Amino acid sequence: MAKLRARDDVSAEEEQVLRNLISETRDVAAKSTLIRAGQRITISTLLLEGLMCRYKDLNDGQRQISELHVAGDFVDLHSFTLKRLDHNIMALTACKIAVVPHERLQLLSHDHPHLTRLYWFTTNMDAAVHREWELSLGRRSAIARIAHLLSETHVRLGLVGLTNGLEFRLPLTQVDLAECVGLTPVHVNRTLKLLREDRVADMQRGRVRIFDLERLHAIAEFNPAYLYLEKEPR
Amino acid sequence: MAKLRARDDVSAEEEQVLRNLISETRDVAAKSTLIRAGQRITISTLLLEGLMCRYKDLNDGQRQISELHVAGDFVDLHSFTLKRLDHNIMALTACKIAVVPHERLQLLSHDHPHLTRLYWFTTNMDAAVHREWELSLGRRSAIARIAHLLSETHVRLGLVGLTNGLEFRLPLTQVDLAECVGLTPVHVNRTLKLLREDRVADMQRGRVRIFDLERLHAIAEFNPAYLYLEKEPR
DNA sequence: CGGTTAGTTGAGCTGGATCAAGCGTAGTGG
DNA sequence: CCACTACGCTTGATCCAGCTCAACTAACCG
Repeated sequence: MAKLRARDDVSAEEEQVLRNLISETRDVAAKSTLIRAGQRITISTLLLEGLMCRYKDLNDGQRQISELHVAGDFVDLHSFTLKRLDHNIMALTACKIAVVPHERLQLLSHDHPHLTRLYWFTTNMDAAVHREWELSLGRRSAIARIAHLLSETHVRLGLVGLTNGLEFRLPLTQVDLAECVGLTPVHVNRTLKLLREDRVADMQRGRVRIFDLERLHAIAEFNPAYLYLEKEPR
Repeated sequence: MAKLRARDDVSAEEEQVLRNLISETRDVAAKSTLIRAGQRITISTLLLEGLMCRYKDLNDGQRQISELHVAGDFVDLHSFTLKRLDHNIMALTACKIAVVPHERLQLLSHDHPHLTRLYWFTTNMDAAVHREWELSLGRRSAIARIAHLLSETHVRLGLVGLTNGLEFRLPLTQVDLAECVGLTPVHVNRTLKLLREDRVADMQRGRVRIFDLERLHAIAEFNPAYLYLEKEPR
């Protein structure tokens, strides 16, 4: 909700409408796959607590995570229009989620064009993240990819109050991280070591500490414009 | 239009509404950048003829194309909700486009929830393509990336009647292709040679010929589900 | 305190990058 | 009609970022 308000004005009445979309909340176990590609879905999932991801895989088991989701993210709002997803959704940690039935979104899209556009906007932001990751995967070096991921999560977690200055929890294993940035776990390990030794940033046991934000952003060529942090006149 | 009808029912009246969105048509020169990242936009662009792409670049000039667009694609419908794009849009060939002012989309989103959902759906499909490309860039080998790109464009061009069986025009240079698949032009050249020598597919002077579709798809691990070709009950 | 999962490090390898030269062909203008 | 140029494609030689394989260590957990 805070996430939406950061980008556009939401009236008190609208806020109530959004709250009423939720039919129930649920707990999800760590490392469990919540939604599988191809299955027909009639609800969407709002992430309240924990870390989730979208991923696709190849026949040999190689996996590519296409986006990370943090508290406040609508993990699969796009399933409302797509009906089936082209990717899996997995909880990386234990999570708390809110369930939003598609019928309620259907009603929303009928009666609340402004909120519909706002939700449309959030799915377009996901696409913007995908594009930035395509740039990372296609063109950035290993160290830049990891620096970029840390920069992005730093901003996104900061938006929902989950950072403490330059420190934050990011409970990813090095294997998970490797699946985000298209590298092997071994190389991720060596690259993290580089960042640590250069006193740029450190990631240990699910905790990130940034020592030099400016240098981190420079290594990543991080430009947060794709995260659409500012409110636009509409 | 045919593209939409392939995925959902559009009434004759709705079709008229969509036609009226267009304010004008225009020609765009090959190799010209139509929209630059960050600029505020008040129109969206429907591609009528030609080939366009979305791309982002790094400071050293390295470029990553994040999606190709063919006739019938709404190239930057997402700018309606985003207001500024996070990427550039370039015409790869001479193109014909239709201009849709955002004010008209605003009215549409107010009066036509069904069509709004349909347009929302198309931007979600773009995101699905981005995710599949992330998988390619992160995990597929060079030959699989190229085989995948050929498989995808074969289907997408086929949808709008721009293929002739296993042959189609795809006026990309090897440099363009390299920027799609995150490789160097030299390596793209060698990989195309492999595909040609293995009698899988051939790409020369902007013309693709597939010799063995099954093998092409197998190399790519191509699964067209992410292109949402079937109409879903809604 | 034993087992299991995550992280670390070394040695050697390889897919794709880099650098560089040459080729084919479509314009272009004299 | 033919040089000249420019652009895209091709090929060879060499290099290196990141991969693979394998062994070891640290932390956590019941």
